[in-house]
Amino acid sequence: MGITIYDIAKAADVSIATVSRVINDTGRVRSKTREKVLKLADEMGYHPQAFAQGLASKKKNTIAVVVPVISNYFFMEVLAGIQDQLSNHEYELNIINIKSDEDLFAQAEHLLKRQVAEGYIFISIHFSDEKWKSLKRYSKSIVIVDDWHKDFDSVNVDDKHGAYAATKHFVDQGYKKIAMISALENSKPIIKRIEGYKKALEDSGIEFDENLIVTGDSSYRDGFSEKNGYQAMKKLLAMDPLPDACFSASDIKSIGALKAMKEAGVHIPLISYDNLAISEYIGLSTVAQPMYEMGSIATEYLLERIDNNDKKISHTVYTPEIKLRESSNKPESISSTE
Amino acid sequence: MGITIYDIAKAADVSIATVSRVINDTGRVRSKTREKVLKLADEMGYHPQAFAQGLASKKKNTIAVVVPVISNYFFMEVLAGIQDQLSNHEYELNIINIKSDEDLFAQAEHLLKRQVAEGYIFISIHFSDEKWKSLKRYSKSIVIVDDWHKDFDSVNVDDKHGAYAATKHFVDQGYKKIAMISALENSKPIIKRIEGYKKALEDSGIEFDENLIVTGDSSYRDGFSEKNGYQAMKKLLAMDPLPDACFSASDIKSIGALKAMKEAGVHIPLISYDNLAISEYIGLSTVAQPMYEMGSIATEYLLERIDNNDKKISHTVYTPEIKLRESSNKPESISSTE
DNA sequence: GTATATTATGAAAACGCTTACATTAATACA
DNA sequence: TGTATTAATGTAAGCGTTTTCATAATATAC
Repeated sequence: MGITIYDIAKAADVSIATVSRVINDTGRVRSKTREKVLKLADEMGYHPQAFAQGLASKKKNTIAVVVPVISNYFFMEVLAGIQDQLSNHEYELNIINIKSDEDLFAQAEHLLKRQVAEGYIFISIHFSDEKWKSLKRYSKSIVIVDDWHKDFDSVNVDDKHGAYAATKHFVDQGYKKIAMISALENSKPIIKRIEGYKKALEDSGIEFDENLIVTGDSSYRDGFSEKNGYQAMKKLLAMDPLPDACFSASDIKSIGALKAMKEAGVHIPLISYDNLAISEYIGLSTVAQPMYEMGSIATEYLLERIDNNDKKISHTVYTPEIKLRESSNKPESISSTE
Repeated sequence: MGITIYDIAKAADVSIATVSRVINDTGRVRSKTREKVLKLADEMGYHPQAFAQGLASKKKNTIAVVVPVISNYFFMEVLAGIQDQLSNHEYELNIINIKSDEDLFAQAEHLLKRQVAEGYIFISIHFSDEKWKSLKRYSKSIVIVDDWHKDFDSVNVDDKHGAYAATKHFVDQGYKKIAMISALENSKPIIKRIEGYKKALEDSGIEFDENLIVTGDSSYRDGFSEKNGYQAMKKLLAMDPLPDACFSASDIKSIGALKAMKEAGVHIPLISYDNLAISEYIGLSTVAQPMYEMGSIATEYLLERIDNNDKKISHTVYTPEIKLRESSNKPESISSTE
């Protein structure tokens, strides 16, 4: 089928070892020979086959990024950081989508055992301490983004702090009835955000009312969807009196929430979470997660670890920054079509 | 390091051939033996190594999606379609990012020669007829999305028609000075959209003015960015008199354009192109490309072709549908913060 | 109970490469 | 010019599978 190293060796009248040395630039070979091989390889269109190389060298020139859903704006931004950081290196990027309706852990284990990559970045995949630990033996090169384990390099955002700041902002404005749009509570970040929200209320002497934490019914993508945000806001809008303000656990949901408010001709001051690229353009106040940087630094960690496994484990926790834009303003100062 | 087929064979006191047969469920093996092997494999945590399997079987259980930039909303939506379609099959998804500042073709060729995947979906990668043809020999299983070649299955949108419809809509509203926000003209879709725009003007007896086709200066992502759209709109806003309406070649640019208009306190009716998930939520009128479906059908084509290379070549051309929302309305009826 | 058909298993080659080690060729030095 | 070094190349094993073909075990027929 394709051209192999044997074809080149034969054509150049050398051994395959020499061809290999030339192609990989390892070991010494006479410059005349090198040129001959290179010329032939180019002419005949030879490229080493990835699978054969991987097997023989035990080096897969691939980094795998493991995510629960690929097509999600949050991952995209992180991915952009990974991609840019990786573009200076010779690795390929393999993005692996773990199916959320099956056993996540089994899938992760499977992946690692199959040894598809040189290193792995797990994004927003949450395992228990003990499960993470058990993955340790399959690969030394794993970086966790958006979850934490002491044995792995990790990159995180202080979610509790972010939620606290957003809620506190509303408290400082004098609002009392502050709602929260949440998501499925099976993820650590969401739990942390709820904690931050509660803490801010508590510190301000506002009694926590669990009815003020709502989520939509759509379970698509664990509730991280415009639709779910729309539904959640509908619930809030049905309250009497209306909430004074609302903290939303993700930008994507806020887009739906904004839509619901627009339709109802009502605006409840809203602060969201993420700071997607589009958020600025739609005037969404939000707690900014440095997603690009997270991807970028995770990649750095991974490359370092691949290079040297003795390197001590690094954890980065970003303190998110609150971006105040229009959506958190009082009703009077906000535009409305109605 | 890891558990290999030899370890299982030894433990089960059978040959590696038998283990292989059990694991892959190929060939017959006594049910007692099967159970023993299965049990051991499970206990010892055996998973065949991807690279060894790939080399031996010549089957890579991977589909590669090749894109110019991963983190772009358009690709994300297409990817969602691919991913969902693929989730019913046993393939892994390898997303490969071709660097746009290097020789695209060389990179594509390299990929194919390395035989990293069983089949390839090229999205928004544009080659000449002759170059596409030359790729044919490296893999039989290639599907092209957003470009066309007679020798490959392809999925497209009638860009000329879409642009025509958008422009015609403005003409029908009585607008005369209709601008267009373009992008780098090195992509076939952009060229087609410009053609459609021109044709609509021509058919309506409006003289084409090349100054009305603008683009921003930012070349980041070939001009497909909010920033570039923002810059482009700034140029239009500097015109006197202002354009009556504007057709924009992509939603992502329109987000920037809307921002520029909002800042200026002016609104020029705008119709855009793509229909990203967010577009509906920000009231962006747009020519809808069925991105999800495109990804989905491309995947179907690819799987069919992998299965049977004699299958006749399929081309799908979607006729895009124009979605009228608020952004195409006259200034009076549009909201503004100012 | 033996011959025959059938089923289960094993031995070994192959996949295309890397790499340790052995060998040969080239150069240095006396 | 001969020997010692060093550089260049080749040989062959190994990476972990799959798969063909041969063989052993079992079932079926008479």
